[in-house]
Amino acid sequence: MAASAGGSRPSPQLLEELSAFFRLLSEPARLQLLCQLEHDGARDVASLIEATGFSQSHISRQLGQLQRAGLVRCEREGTRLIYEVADPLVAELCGLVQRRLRKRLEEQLQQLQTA
Amino acid sequence: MAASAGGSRPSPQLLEELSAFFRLLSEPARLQLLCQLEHDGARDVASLIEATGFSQSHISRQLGQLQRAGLVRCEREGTRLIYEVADPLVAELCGLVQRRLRKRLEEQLQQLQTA
DNA sequence: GACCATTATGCGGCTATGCTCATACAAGTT
DNA sequence: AACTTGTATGAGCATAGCCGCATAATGGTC
Repeated sequence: MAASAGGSRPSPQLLEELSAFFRLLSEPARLQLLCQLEHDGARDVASLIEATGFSQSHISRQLGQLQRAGLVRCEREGTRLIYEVADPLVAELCGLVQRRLRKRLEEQLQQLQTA
Repeated sequence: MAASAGGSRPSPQLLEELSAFFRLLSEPARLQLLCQLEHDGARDVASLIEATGFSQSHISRQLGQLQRAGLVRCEREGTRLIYEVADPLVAELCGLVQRRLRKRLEEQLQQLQTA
């Protein structure tokens, strides 16, 4: 079972876009920025620099990527930019993956106890 | 609103594991293999080579990564190995992301029509 | 064991990208 | 306009990872 029940095989272009999206989340720095924003709601760049320890240019680049992907948006406040999460999807995905990681570890644990 | 409603900020280690997981999906080749298996149910390596056009060594490496992550499992059949998807999570994630990509394009389209 | 078929792996080239430094750009203040 | 603050960006280095070639390891057959 579950053999021919699989979903449609995505086109090359969709495959490229899907992987590009996941690539955004594949970098700890970007994921950390996203989670920080998710946690704090909205932060200016200075506080992100302080919270993460990354350089200003690095953060600017990463936020730029996230913004172009629509995962983050910003608005000016004086000379500063206030960033915030623009899409709840990332949190949802992280939750799903986290649960899966936990379940997998629990299974491995049981394997050891049983054996 | 939604300011302080964000989830817990993940630990550095969890961040690393999450990003490592997403990195697995960030490579078109791996994602293609996964989708192919998802679509066909279970295939041996030879048919994957034919379906994707990748070299044998490349496919072997990618499947190895996916297997170590528990996304794929295999069983022997003679000298051949039959691979199949071991976790429905990937398909779920791809579905979520795909819907999100589509919605985003629709929004951009409306922006153009309105403006 | 010798031989064949299938899969895994060491090695090396190549590309992509993270990351920093320096610098340009933007917005505000006086 | 000059100056200050805050952000983006070009250039360059270093590293990570894809990918193929050749080869080793594994499993089956005789």
